[in-house]
Amino acid sequence: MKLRISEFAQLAGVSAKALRYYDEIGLLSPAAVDARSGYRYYDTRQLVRLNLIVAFKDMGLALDEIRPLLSGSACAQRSALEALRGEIRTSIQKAGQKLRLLEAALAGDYEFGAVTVQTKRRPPVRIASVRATVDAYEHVADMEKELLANVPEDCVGKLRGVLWHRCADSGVLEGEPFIELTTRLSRRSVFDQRELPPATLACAYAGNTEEEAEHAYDAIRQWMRVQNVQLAGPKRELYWGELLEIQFPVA
Amino acid sequence: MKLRISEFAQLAGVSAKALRYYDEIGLLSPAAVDARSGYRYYDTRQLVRLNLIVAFKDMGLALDEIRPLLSGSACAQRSALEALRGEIRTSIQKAGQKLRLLEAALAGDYEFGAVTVQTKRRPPVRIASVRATVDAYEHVADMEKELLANVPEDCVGKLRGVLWHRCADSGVLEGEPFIELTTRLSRRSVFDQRELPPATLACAYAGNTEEEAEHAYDAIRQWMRVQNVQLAGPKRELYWGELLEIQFPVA
DNA sequence: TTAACGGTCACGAAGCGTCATTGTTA
DNA sequence: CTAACAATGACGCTTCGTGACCGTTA
Repeated sequence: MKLRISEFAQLAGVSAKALRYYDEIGLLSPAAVDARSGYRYYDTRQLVRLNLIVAFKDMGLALDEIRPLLSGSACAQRSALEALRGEIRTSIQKAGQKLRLLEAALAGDYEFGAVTVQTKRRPPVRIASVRATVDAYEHVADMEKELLANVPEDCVGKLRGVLWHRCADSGVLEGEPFIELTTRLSRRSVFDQRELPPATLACAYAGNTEEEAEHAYDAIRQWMRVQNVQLAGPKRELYWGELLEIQFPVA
Repeated sequence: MKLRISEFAQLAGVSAKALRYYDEIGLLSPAAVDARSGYRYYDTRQLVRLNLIVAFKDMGLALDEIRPLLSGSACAQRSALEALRGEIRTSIQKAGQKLRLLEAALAGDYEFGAVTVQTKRRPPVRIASVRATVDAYEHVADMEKELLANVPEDCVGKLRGVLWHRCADSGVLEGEPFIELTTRLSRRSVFDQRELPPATLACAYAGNTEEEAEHAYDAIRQWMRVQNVQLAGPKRELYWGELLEIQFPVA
């Protein structure tokens, strides 16, 4: 039974434009085309194919992926659908993660700007550093100054900060101020030369007040709880001028 | 602290292209632009804003939706995120539905072509019909012929089929063959004139063998179980030449 | 003749990725 | 001087929706 394009479209529940597009990309060609007028005529039996196309599309397949399936064996279709099932499952997982993150963010009552946490991958960086156990934060500042004074200016990069091997809540304060080196220095000095290992880091930002830094720390800890990841190495504090970036290496 | 575009991009974990795009759409402009070279220079403090942008984007917001949020109050941000939470929840629901459908399709062992079920919305249609309780399918075919013979040819549309008010599994077979009318007929005859009510229909196709029709019926029933919807009216069988379309009205 | 359809362009959308070409910086 | 980096601009991707403009059919 022959139908014009919009009749056929209505029956199948798609638009005539979509049908023209399917024709154009060779997914579903009309049963007949009037040579003079160019009118497309469809056969009702094509509803089966179109229905299958729409079903596959609704399940999340791209049109390009559907084409080979239509001519493929039932077995090929089955395995494609199984793959799709896997994708949908993981997408549900990820959406669940996002949801938990969102709920965690809504549960907190800080400014969102300070509280947003992100993961980043960081390459290894050559650094100069001094590591020591101290009993007050101010000592760390002194160590930083000493470090800066001992490294030739033309060798320092933009990265600088502190690695915290142990922090106040463990009863001991062990820090390691560092600055990036752009060239290898041969002579030994008061500082060590080593590589900051590559890592995946959960990061948040803070201004230069204690309070903001505390909020950022809280935010990252909460994020790690929600994501269920573990700390994997010394925490990092990076100085970006006025801005403090706090990074927790995670597994 | 000033950074060039790719340094800034690396720090934030986005691409330089993305930054240029954000500049272009006014989402994040560099702190300074060299008037002569056009070079963009970013300030590390802008990491906070960029981080927030990325976080919102990762949560599924469009860039256009993010812009007003950045300058909005914490309260506005909160309510936007709550709305987003709702969307994510429903998207998870829908993905779960799709998953169950997919699994149902995989569990069956028919050809997918015959087994795919779709819902469609159908407008009301004026029909001529005869309704009767019969004890064999063949009688329905007779009724159809009689109906066709009694309606003037120039008034019939393309739609024709049977409404099943009760079918074999209820012990009684009550059918109502019908054909679409394109014009209102004044004279009364052996047939009734009425409107097929508008409906939402779960549909599948079959060839003209009993077996295929049975498969299609099974597929729709399975679909309704998975979707957890109820039958809402007489089932419809539509004749499209060689093709049989089976429709279950659903709530 | 008119109204309802059909045809073919062409543009738009979201968020950049990917060249190609040319200028800048260290 | 050269290598790395930056800028602009154009096109691409995906799946059609939305006209514009013009021919066909009943």
